[in-house]
Amino acid sequence: MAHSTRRGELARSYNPDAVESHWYDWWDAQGYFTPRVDSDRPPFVIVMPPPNVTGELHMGHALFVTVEDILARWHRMLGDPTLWLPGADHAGIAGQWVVEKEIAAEGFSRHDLGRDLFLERVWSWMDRYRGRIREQLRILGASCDWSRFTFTMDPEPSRAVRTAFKRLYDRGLIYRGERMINWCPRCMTALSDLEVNYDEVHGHIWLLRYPLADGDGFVEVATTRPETMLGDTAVAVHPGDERYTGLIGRMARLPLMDRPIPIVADEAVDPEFGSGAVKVTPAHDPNDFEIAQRNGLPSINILNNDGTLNENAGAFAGQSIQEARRNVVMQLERHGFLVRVDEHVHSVGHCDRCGTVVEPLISLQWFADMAPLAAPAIEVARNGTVQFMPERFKGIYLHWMENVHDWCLSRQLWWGHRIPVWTCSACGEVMATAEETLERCERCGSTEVTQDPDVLDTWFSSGLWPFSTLGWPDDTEDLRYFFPGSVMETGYDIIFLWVARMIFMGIEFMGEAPFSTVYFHGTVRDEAGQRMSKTKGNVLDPTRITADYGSDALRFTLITAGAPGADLKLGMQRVEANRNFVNKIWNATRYVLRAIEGAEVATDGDGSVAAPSAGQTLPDRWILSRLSALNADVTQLLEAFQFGEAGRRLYEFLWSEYCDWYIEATKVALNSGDAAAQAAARQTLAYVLERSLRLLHPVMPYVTEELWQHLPHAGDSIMVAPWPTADSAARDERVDREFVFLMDTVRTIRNARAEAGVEPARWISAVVLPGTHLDTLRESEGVLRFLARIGADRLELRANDSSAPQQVITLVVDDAVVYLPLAGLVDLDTERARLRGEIDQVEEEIARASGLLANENFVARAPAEVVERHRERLTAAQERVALLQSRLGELGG
RNA sequence: GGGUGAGUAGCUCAGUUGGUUAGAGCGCGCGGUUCACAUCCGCGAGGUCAGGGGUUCAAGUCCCUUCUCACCCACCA
Repeated sequence: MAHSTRRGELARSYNPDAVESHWYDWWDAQGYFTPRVDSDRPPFVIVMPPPNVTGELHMGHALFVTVEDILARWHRMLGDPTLWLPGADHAGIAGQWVVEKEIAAEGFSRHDLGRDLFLERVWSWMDRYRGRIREQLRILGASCDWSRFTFTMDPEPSRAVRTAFKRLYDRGLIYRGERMINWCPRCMTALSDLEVNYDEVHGHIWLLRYPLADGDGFVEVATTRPETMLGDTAVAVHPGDERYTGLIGRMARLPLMDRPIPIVADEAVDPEFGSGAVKVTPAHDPNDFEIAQRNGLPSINILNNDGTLNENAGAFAGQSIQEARRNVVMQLERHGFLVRVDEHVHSVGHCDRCGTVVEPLISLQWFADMAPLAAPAIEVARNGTVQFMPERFKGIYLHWMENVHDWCLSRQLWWGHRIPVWTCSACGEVMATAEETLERCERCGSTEVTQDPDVLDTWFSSGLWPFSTLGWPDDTEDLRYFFPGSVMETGYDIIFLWVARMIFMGIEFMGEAPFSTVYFHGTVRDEAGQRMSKTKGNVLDPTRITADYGSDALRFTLITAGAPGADLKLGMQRVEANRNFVNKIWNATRYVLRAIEGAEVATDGDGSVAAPSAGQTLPDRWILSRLSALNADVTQLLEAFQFGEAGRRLYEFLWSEYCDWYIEATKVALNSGDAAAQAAARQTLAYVLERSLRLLHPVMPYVTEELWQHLPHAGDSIMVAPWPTADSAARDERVDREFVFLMDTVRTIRNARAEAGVEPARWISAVVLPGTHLDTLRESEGVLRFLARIGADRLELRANDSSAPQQVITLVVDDAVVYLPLAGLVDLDTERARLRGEIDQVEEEIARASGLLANENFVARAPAEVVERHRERLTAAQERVALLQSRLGELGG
């Protein structure tokens, strides 16, 4: 498909629908998303955080797509072989959960189906949604390499998971043990610490009285969970607590269970809290578990996996925790063991996925030994091998890593990577393997081997993602070339769950961190600052917004609405404003196309619009100078990950400088009879627009491509056009200054016209004493007249010494004076008052500047250029005030 | 209990390394059918940068402190 300059008129306004899908399909078909391996050039690599295959894309996805796509497109234009690797995640518990809900609606449970049938259901669900994720990423414009799309449950990443497990197991870094873990009674699985959310709840604290077994008296203990007393195996006090020294070593009698339990001493008890004595339930409290270990206490598990009480709970067996709590309290009260109940606020853990209250309990699970894995992962953050953006997240990461606990890896689920551990029932050998199945025991050869029924935490495979997607454990070309990656871009909410795991897994298996920079984006919230959630019903669907306003407008909004690492509130009025910006660029292009229609536009050897070489007027030179500054700024901002600032800078340039001033100014040159000026204006219009579109392309891929195709250009697509380099020769401070003078003059006259109530359409006269701006005013007289609406032959440039006319408004711009003879509209008193107001303002400025300059310290210590700037400012202000005052004098003020 | 972020115009937010007179969008007021754009154009009003103290020639920006809000971490019986 050849794409030379597109012909035909552009519509009067931008319609994203007509443009977006066309270009995306074409880019994809052209193969632009797939990088070419070039051993002479280091690649730029981003591995996409794989969206969960559990539902629709939300705004968080739209945000990460925007940021990563900006980086990918920018680097591609820089000429870096750019790989942005997409994927999808099977999402462990969340994945199983959605399918369980689906079959529950049909009246089944997963157990009714059995493991194999259930997994078939999950797979068909996944296949259905996988395509949807792809579709939505495409709508957002994601320029990722679909040929490398990977799903975490695909055979290759699955083999990587088994391999990683086996290697860690063989190194002794994975072990199985009975430990206190978090148990979700609804999901019926163990959870890692990170999958538990603690929420403050208003509950109660019960003060109980346990009688001493060997004599009179009681010991009082406080608890927020009275039902756990059924599993108590001791009472603990602080060894230094004088109130209890006599009790240590004696026995208490556990109420309701009628069980003797020892009173032990342990440092972990806070004598200040409650009664200073603690009931010890080793099986259901992490603290108590440790106390029990130190004191050799037994532990009694009173819970079934579904959260009901088991036979160890005696009469309460079979009851739910809530029922048991009521009944236990009732019984305790009836028998006089309840001292009192107080209101109490404490935090309770809930399952991250289903919200059920999590039960701490002892269970046989697989764990990763974190200490050896964490040490080098701490080092790469400390020594800067991995950079954090914004940097404050480094501290958060380090704090977690330095205090990390062993990681509970096993989940009692069916959906996920099955733990590759097999047990021989003949000889009892336990073996890990990287193979999918194990036929016979490695020790005795028996075929009586069975695989562990559990699956791995979904984040285990996520930790391997930066290299499992590139072919690891095989030594592939992709792995050699694209690893380690460049930037990891993700949300700060998964810094521990994911980022930390990728870092230590990368170091463990690849010998180095899997990326050199990790950039965090914030959470997208609704207009009220609330987290978006389905239950709140405040979710803004990115595809809806895209359909209504276009992907470009949404993308631009997402990056300019916030700052790196900061949450952002998404308001529709902002999206609309940015849709208007897209439309503005669209119409600017319409103007340019009309201007160059039928005329020659010079191109470089490669076919792209050439910079103008002759005949430039002041506005031409000014916009070229501004473009050069823009180019340098945008490049620097992207390098610093300041995407929002880059976007705002482009907005400001295109709308306020290019459209509001430059395009308006070209209307004068284009309507003049000066062929050279016309040619320069056309050339400059096209050149600046074409370069700006390239600078804008990473942020707004669609509209920039569409418009670029209408302009003379080199190459097939803007997405593979080179990133422009700033033409430093075009920078001209004198030109900038003179054009600013021109703008100030226009603004000042417009302001005076508006204040005096001059009809906008009316052409007026002006007399100008040019001060030092004679050349500028001579050259740009036409521009000044056009923009300030001064009639032909009604602008008079006069020598500075001429006396002021009567019945005029006097304006001072820099060292120039403008008289507007507005017969009938000028009131002498009003004019005097206006001049006095001006003088007051300028005098304030003089006071500030001269104050600064009178300060010896300032003059001595501030940089010379700052001092110089203030000197100039003072001089200019003094001139202004002199001019204003003399005029006021003439008016008898 | 520790930690982080935020507090800037009526609203929503920018302001990366301290450097002229603090910006934008929306909203508001006044005025506009000029042949790119009413999804627009022109002009304007509006801020003690949460409070207090400090460092500095210079502070929205750095330090200390207080208040308010949000979030994170922690084995708060």
